[in-house]
Amino acid sequence: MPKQVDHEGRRRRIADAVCLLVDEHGLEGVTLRDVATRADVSMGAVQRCFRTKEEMLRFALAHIGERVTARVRSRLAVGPAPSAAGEPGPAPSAADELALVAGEVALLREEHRAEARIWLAFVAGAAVNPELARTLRSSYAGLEDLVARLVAEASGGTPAGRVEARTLLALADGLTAHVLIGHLTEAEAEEVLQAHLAGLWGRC
Amino acid sequence: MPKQVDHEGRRRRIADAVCLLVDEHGLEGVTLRDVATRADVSMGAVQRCFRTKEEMLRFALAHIGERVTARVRSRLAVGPAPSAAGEPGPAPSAADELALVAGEVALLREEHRAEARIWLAFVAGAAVNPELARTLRSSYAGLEDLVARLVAEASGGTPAGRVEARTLLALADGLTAHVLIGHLTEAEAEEVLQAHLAGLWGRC
DNA sequence: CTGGTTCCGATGCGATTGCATCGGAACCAT
DNA sequence: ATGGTTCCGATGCAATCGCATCGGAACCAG
Repeated sequence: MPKQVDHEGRRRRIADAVCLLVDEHGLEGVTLRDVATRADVSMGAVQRCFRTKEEMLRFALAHIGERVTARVRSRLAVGPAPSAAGEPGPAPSAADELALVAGEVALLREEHRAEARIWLAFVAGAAVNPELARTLRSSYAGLEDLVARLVAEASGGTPAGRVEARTLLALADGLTAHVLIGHLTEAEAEEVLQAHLAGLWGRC
Repeated sequence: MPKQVDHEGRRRRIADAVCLLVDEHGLEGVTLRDVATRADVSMGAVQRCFRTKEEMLRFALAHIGERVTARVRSRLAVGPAPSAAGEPGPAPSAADELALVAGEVALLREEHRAEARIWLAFVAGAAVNPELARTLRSSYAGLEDLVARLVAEASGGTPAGRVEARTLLALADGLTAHVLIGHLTEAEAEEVLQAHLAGLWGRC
């Protein structure tokens, strides 16, 4: 066997570099040369990992999509972090879990600002690029299923909570965008989100 | 006086060409040459109207922002179009007006798909370009004020309805994006929006 | 050590980009 | 007509782009 390298690992590293650049200058600010520099590899290596720039962007989108989804799920598995050690209730209520997930899907906090910018850039790109749209849809489908399940749990036994899940997801994305362009502050967006969730319980 | 031309008119024409290109290929698909071709003027004319490409994009954003805002306002002034000639109630209720405006702000219908793509592209651009963000914010401020006023009217006498207006605006933008990338169909998004509005009345 | 295979850094290429430049067309007061 | 302005189409230019190419380094079975 001849020389071998960790292709998958390298692809992820390059994807991280792509995300960095997208965060800074948007999708149009991504060039093969800059990616290679940020990933600390040569252009040749990048070209070997991805046959075309399009393919690289698609991989990067799937990459960050998985990252966000995984974080949401893990947050859910761990349970309400802000609650103290002692368990006041019988178990974390589905309502609490939903609020937690919603707060995680909406990338409002400063620490997730970069991820939010990357996400928004890819969403806009997907609007004019069917391939990116395909990749993006699968991430959204996963998130919607997750949220819908939580809504169903939280609201007793209503059918499925599809509409509520879609409302929550769209609201989260809209708020994220509005924070990014400075129309809302992080606190204002948080307030809107919490108010919506409160209204959701009031109706079930 | 030497030769004179309708500068403002030409700028608008160029802005329309920019919007056409943004709709087709996103912000990165806008080149001075293509703009000149689509606007049926020479590159020199474009360069005379706008000192730089940035300035041209900014103007185009303000242009379409005014177009959307104006349409929402005019729709409001005319009153509920779908209602028949005979006036059943005393006057179009604020609730009806709000539903109308919401349906107009969320660019869901096929006929507004292009405007939606353009809007989304600029929102994403504004996330990495402070100047575009400034321009975009003024449009959002106007829309939010309009919606907030309607919400306040519709809900009797609650303070101002800021939170509800922001919720509605963010939800509309999120739904628009989700339709554009094909995660939701136009009908599904419409359903979500109507359900949200229904819930809004139930709580006032 | 050697041969065969995989990998990649460097370089080149054609196309395209935003912008600067400038000679002359277009226009109007005189 | 004519002179003085304003305007713009054509062209040039340096920079940058994605991608193709290729000689040699890196590596392992034999």
